[in-house]
Amino acid sequence: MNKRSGLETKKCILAASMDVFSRKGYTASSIREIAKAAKISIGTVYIYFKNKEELYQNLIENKKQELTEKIGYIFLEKKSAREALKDFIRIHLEYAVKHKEFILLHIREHGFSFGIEKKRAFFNQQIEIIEKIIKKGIDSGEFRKSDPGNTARIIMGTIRGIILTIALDNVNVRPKELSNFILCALLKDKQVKNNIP
Amino acid sequence: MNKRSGLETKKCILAASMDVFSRKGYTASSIREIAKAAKISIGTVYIYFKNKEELYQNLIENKKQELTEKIGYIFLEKKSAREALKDFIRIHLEYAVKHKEFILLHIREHGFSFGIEKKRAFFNQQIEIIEKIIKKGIDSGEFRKSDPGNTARIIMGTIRGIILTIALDNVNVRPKELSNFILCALLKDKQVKNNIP
DNA sequence: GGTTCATATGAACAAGCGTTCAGGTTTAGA
DNA sequence: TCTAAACCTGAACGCTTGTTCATATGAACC
Repeated sequence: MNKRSGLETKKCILAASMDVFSRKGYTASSIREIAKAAKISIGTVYIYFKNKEELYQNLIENKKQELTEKIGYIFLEKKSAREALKDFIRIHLEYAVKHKEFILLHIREHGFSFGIEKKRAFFNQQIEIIEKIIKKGIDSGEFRKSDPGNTARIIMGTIRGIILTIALDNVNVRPKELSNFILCALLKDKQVKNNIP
Repeated sequence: MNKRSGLETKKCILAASMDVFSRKGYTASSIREIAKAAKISIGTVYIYFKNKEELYQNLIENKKQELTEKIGYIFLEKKSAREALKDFIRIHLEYAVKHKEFILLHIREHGFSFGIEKKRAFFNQQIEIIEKIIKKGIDSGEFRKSDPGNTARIIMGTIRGIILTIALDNVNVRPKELSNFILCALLKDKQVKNNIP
């Protein structure tokens, strides 16, 4: 037995379970494997987490908070709609690249019995942010007229799809490429550099 | 025991397993539950399928063939790049609406140990089709200049994201809305109706 | 030394899993 | 009515799972 501080062990378990969960998905991951990856015994996991579900929820909640906070800053600074949308896309994509594991964990168990409502709420919250940006852009004359709700839904869908591509296929899509593409569709005039990299 | 023809029973098992697999994912689905849903006994499943994995593979392969065939027709008819892309998007979205279960089945176990290479190949094949359409559009002067590969990847990512939204959140995105949005980004002039529904 | 307490262990348990197979039931033709 | 083939059954097997708990260990105090 290699004795550590409680906090250290807890972090170890969280890191190990992120690794195992995102490689195998929730159901196919066993506490035994997580314990092995964290180099502790099975029983120790249950000292720090009530059960498998609580461990999983803990993981999801921790990481989501990070992203939500970053997105929140977009509205603290006064920017053009165009810049705000660029930032929004950049933050989401950078986050996806940095936390591929977490994205995989989400995808693999989306639709799973627990946590799904929270995930949906987060998604809708993001759509609302985009909707606000689009409304602002239309009002200021930057963006062409459209139904902000529909357009926001499509843009968030697009971001989700690209994030999926990044996480699953390990392809790197630069935020700028995606921004350019989306801005081409939104801007009144073609004030955007060509998509050529 | 309600005796049926062998073929009928096999179809029953396939339908039931599609239901269970797409609701629960591969690992969390049990043969017992599939058998129950098909109203047969456990043993009968093993008469028609060697094991759980073969049953899953069978499901995937059957449905994918359908979609691939439909997409193939796009190039048999001579159309403008614009019309071809519209059709491409429409077919994918209609397919997603009609086969939500199948999409869920894919997503839930994407990254799973088996079948993943086939899925990736299909995705890349779709990207190539879009790339061809875009090249054609640029050559004919319909589309603005861009890097066809990058743009195709973004468009396919977009479609994937919207399909995800349709399947997971039960939201209906009309193909026309998505086509309009994407065409806005591609067309040289703004020859597209506003995104207003 | 002894005591205390947070930390860690892993055998044990019940439940569920995929899979098998000896045996049952139904259908169809003679 | 009998027979053969086709079809179906579910108890049983070996294995893995999440979870528990009596026990052991290490460090920090007196």
